[in-house]
Amino acid sequence: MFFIGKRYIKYDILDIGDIFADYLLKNMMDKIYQPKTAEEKWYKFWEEGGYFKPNEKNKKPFTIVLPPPNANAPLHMGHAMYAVEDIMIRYHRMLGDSTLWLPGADHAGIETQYVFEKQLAKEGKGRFDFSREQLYQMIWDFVQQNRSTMENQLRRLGFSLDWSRLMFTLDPKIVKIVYQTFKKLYDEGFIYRGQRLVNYCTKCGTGFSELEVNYVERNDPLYYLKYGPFTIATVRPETKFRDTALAVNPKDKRYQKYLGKTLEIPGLLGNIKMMVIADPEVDPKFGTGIMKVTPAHDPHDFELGKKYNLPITPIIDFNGRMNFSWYLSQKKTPKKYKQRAEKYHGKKVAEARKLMVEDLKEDGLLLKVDENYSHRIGTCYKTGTVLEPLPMEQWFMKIPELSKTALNAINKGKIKFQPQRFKKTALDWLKNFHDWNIGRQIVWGIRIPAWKCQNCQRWIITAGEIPRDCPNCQNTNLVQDPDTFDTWFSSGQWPFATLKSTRPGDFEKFYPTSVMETGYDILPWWVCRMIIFGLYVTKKVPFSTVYLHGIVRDSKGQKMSKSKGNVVNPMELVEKYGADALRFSLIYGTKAGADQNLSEDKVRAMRNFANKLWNIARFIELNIQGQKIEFIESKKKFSSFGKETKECTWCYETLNEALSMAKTITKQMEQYKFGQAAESIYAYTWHKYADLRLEAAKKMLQENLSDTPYVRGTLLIVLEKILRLLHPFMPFVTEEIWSEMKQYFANQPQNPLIVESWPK
RNA sequence: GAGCUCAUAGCUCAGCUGGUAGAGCGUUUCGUUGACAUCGAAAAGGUCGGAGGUUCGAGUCCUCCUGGGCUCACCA
Repeated sequence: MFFIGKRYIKYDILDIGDIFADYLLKNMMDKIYQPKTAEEKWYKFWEEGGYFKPNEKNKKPFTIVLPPPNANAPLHMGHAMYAVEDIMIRYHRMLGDSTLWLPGADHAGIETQYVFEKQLAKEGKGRFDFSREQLYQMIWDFVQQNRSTMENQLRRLGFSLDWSRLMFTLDPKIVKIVYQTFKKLYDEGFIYRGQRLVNYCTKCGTGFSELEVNYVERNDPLYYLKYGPFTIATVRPETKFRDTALAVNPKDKRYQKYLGKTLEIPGLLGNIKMMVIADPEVDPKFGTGIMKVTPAHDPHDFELGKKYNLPITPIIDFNGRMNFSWYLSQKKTPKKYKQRAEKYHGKKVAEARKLMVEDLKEDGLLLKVDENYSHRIGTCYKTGTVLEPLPMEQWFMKIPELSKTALNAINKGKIKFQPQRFKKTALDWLKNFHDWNIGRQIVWGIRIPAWKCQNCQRWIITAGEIPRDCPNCQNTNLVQDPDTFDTWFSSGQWPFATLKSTRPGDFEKFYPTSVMETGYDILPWWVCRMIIFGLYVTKKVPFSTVYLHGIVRDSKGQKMSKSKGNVVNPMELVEKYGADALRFSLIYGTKAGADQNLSEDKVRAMRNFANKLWNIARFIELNIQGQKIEFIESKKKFSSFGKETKECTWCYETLNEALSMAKTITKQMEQYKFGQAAESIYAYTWHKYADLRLEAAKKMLQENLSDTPYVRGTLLIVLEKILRLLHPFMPFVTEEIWSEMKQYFANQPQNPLIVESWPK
């Protein structure tokens, strides 16, 4: 019997003789741990036994919603980092919380359609070879395949996800909630139609996302033009007819006298009136320090135009042709200019540019041409056509007012960040979060529930139902917006959308969730939006802690990418070394928010650790020799016993060491220092328990003194502690050893380790 | 240009609220007939990027510098 602090530990040795010895001979543990068979067996056991489901008897919830992996590709190493979540989940399950880890998959709109179209391209086909419905169905099938691969991979990593609550962003229930949110936002005035520049391919007839833009370095002539009293440089003289302003840096002394004035600038079609505005974003050192502003055809100018309320006046149409109708419809235009306008009208951009350059020369407005100007230009990844930034009508969500509540919640500490520095990042993003363009010109996604009345041109917004007629004019000719929601619009609602859809009562019990754990790279895109949506729809923060992990790079510190060919498939490492080893190597010695380089050496080292643990258990098994250990551990005080009652100093010290280790690790778990906790348990198990304690025990057992039963008992009890402490990190090997060892406990509950209690 | 971040043993990285440095891999030497060679024992190897400052005391806090990385914006 031992006193350690306020607790006392007592154990007796029961000799059960020959029966057990026989059993032992037949069932000796293998010399080397075989992860593959054990992992398959235990995952099946846990899943089929319902151990991943929250325990209904327990009241205190602990919830994590898995960041839904994109359903367009197998898992990559970043997904294996979700091991952090499994560690938290298993830890809390052992603490006795009602623990839910909710799995899901994201349809990942643009990205998935992009990946799919790349595949189509290999077969020589493209998105325009199919109808909207066909394309959608094809992507759907493609995604279903990927989903099942991905879900099985999550299983192989040992993630204790409650598969009975699996969700997909395109599940009808989720879609319905997304629609309801959109309707609510619209009704409350947070949704409006606005113009936005879209990278438009005039050949394909569609807009492209940033992802799809193929930037190429190209040489184009840079034209220096006489521009009233100034000189400006441009590669796109064809757009200057619709320049609306000139911008200079407010500190630029050269142009102070023009600020705020409206100048008459002679151009190819006569004088253009133009205001001179000051904007700090203009670089006075670039070129002449003057920038012409063409809001309709340049993304940067477009932003400036919005900032200063400049008119957006396109001169290029969606067919990529010049459109001068605005000029031709004017009366009283000089004949010369009118002829010019007629000449340009309807011409393609490149052709029109040539004509204009000639006319500029004629008018003496062309000062010089720099033929060696190199710049980056966006082209269509499919046809190579130069993309035109063109203004299109889009749905926008008003952000500033909504992000204020998010800022408040964070400032009040309702959401905490691990590591803390990301609090500042989140606040900065929320402060600068402009209105959000929530529509995308793709078919793969949730189609926006907006219909335009072809008679009165008004929009009708519903929560998903197809409207019969226009409430305004009763016309029945309604056309639905072809656009779909930005992926983040649906995934931003993920925490409450899922819990409201899984089963009745889930939302009430598990929302707000406990921790949101994800890569820091999607903090602004996803985490901030979830906070905004969560507060808007549920009036509660969606999670109370945000834990952000770093990016997993290759062994040389390079980002893994397919083009570099340095992608390490997590499943290959699982196959080779076991899921436990991979998980542990991703956690061991790392910290939140820091990138890490993953080397196979490290995974191998952790595989060795699992094997070491296995052999510790094997050693103990060999030495127990047909005995059962009965032990009672209690926190009760027994005042009549003093420290002097300890029979065996070695036993006392060994136990004491183990208990203080458990305390250290518990503390580290509570502080989200999983990397340190992993190091602690590794160092303790191998270099203290095995190298020192076990080696000493080996000698004591050989000498066979009167203490030996207690030595055996101590070894077993400490192993039992280690298994519990290590289980969240290495669930498979610990469960396997547990199943081997628990037979030696005479009075131990026969639960699988996954639902055993955490040692304190 | 702005924000963040890193610089610790040959390599990859830990090091919590400040008290004279740790792990894995690698290297060297020795060791194996019953827990484990996916092992054990031992060793070599660091003025903790540089310069100041706060302190009795700094890898750990502050300032500046140097050199990487990431994110965002932008390149008219």
